[in-house]
Amino acid sequence: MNDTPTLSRAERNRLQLRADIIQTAFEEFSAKGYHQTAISDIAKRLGIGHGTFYRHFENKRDILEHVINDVSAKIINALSAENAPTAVATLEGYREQTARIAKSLTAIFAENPGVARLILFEATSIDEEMTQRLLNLLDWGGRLTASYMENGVKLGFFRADLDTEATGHAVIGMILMSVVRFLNTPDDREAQKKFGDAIQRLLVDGVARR
Amino acid sequence: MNDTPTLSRAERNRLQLRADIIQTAFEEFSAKGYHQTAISDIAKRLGIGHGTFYRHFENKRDILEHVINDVSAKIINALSAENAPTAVATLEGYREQTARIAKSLTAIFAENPGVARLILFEATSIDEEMTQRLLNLLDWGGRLTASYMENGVKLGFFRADLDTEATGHAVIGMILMSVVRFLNTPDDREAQKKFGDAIQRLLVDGVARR
Amino acid sequence: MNDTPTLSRAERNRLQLRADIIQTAFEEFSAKGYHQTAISDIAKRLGIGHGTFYRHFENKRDILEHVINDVSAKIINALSAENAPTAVATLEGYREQTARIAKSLTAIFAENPGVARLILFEATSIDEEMTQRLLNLLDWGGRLTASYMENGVKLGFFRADLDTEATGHAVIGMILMSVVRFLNTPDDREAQKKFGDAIQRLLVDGVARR
Amino acid sequence: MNDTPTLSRAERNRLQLRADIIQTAFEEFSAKGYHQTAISDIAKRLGIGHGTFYRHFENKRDILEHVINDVSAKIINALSAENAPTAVATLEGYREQTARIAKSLTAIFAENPGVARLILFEATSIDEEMTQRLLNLLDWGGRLTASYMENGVKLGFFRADLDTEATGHAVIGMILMSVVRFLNTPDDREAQKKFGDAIQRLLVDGVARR
DNA sequence: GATGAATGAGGTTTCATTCAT
DNA sequence: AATGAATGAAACCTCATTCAT
Repeated sequence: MNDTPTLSRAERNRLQLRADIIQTAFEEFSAKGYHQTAISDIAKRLGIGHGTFYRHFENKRDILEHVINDVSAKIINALSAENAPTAVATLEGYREQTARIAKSLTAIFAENPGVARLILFEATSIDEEMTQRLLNLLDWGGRLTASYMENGVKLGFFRADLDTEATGHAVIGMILMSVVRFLNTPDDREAQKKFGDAIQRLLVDGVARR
Repeated sequence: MNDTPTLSRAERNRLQLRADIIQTAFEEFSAKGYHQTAISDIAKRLGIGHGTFYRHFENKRDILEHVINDVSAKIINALSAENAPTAVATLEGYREQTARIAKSLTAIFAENPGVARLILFEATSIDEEMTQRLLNLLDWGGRLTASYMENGVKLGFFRADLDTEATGHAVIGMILMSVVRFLNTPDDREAQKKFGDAIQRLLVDGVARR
Repeated sequence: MNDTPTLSRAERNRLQLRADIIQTAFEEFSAKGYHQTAISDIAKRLGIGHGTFYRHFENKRDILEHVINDVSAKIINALSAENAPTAVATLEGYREQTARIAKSLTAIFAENPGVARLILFEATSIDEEMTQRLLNLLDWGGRLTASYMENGVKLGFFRADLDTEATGHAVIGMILMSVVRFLNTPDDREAQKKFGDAIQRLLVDGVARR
Repeated sequence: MNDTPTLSRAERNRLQLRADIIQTAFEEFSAKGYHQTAISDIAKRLGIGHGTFYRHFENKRDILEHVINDVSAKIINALSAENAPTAVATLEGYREQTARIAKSLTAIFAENPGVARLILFEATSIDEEMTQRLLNLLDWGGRLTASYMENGVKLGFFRADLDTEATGHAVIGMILMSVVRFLNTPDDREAQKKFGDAIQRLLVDGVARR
């Protein structure tokens, strides 16, 4: 009945504070940027002493690591949770799946612009390892998309000579551009829809007159 | 017979040093990142006193501005120099133009990975204004691409209902993904070509089986 | 039984250090001058890291402000504490009062030459605001003296047509000259006494033969 | 017929520039303060290279030395030129002399507030030697005043037991206070006159009712 | 003789991290 | 376990002075 029966109150508090620190750090980093955020800023906002921070995280780089992990996990979960590439068998199912994925992404990026800002704008300015993390995430997204397309090819939705890997990554590129483009105008749903439609149309028909 | 007849030797030295500082700053910023680079690092690499730096540039932000301007100008020039959107009238000409542009971009990004690293990875972590500069550049690229497509629609190469603006930006997204993807493997020309071909094919035909 | 019951030990230490910094800054500023004193000089003399300084004061200007406030307060207290202008009713009382005030001033300036050096020699070289602070202090002194004289006029000790305001300020001028004159010979009590007597005599009788 | 017959044109130019530098340095120092004035500020205002400065003066301290000397000389000249202490023999002459001296001082201080600002506000914040220079000047003024009074005693204008030395210095103190008081309101002639009259009256009659 | 480019000592300030309480 | 005072490395920037041209 109780999933965490062995956690003492102190332990629960501790975990809660840890989560709070990560959340606040995420907000500060994505709002002001990693370099412009001081540990004491985070502590102040939480109403804790900034020494306390170091009881939960090694150093400033460490908290960024956790924040990025958290955010990455959210994205990965959203995209892979119930959306196995092989889970659909009909064209209609494929379309629904695509719509569902697009909705998940929207939920993450549009509803929380900080996620994009942090991942895309900040992560790359820390160090090589962090940059690699982003590149890996992008690569993962590209490969995931590619596997969906692979499925589409197998099922005959897509042309047989489709370079699924490259195209998968290209799709991620278009999605990212959409994310970046509407960072500052998250409420312009119409423009976002137009952009989404254009991508969809490009995928299906290309640009050439037929 | 003399291209720079009015420049004294001192003046030439001055301009040369200025250019050297910008070049070195560019290298340091793109290699280690803006925040990880100290003015004294730049000076040391040039073998000048760090006070000398401040005779040529107001402050650290100022040199970044110049570096970014320099790099932006290179990109803008490469893409707009001889490639007026209306300059082609046949499908063949359009293809050649596309190839030419792709080559220019390759020359800039592939041959000099620092350019991408600086513009894409560093610029966004400085401040709002710098981020906006990048967004503006992306926007400019998207609109330029869109205008090429507009021409294609007019000339009947492309379908009449093409959302040129959104598609133009989407293309920039794919190009950027290509740039980012091959940052660490600039010599894998084959993979790059495959990616380029996939984009080209996607544009022309889409992914759907016909 | 306990004068400071609510002050924790940490708080007391903090206040003590703050006071120590002000004191040391005062000594350095008055000995070497504000511009010739580095924050690190103050920290070094206190045996603290110079970063510690910035935990207690905003910046260099801030500590000067506190030092000047401290010193000003000492002067103002010494002169106004128990010496209300209207407190005396007889000529004898007036003389005693004058002697008491002179003694207070002596205690401050003669026993601690730094006070004069800082207020008179340094304050004016910082900025307009600091200069104004000194001028205000002088003005306050002049008006205080004037109010004593006003009382003397009312009680009939002084001539009815006395320009109390101007004369009050003139008296401050003479006192300051005394302070400045004996800065370097604080032990020559005799000369100081002669100077004080001359002022006193000048006030009472003027210089003219009668 | 020609006082400086041997000066070549170059030599005259040189001397002129020297004088210009001193004048400009004076203006900058008295307006912004010694520490807030850069050598390059002075050079810029004169339209010369700042390296040129060092052909005429050893260093920054040196130019201050010359500026102070210049200003001191002006004051000394104004006060001692035609005003020998023994030059008057009647009370009326003494009064005229006093008025003449007061006028000279007014000409210097009131018409050129920078002189006072530099001598009184800046000189003391440089170093011990410069402070001593001001003290010496004050001392000289006090002794000069004292010698005038000595003469007055001899001639019987002043009471025989007058402490001329102390009183002379006290008078300088009152004059300085007048100078300082009206630095910011140089146009309030009426208040200045009132102050001058009060000093005069204090000297002649003291404050006591008779 | 004039110039101004170059220099680097010197100063201020920030902030990640440590550690005694 | 939490705190926040203390630390000092590290960064930015200024400007008096030198010196090659």
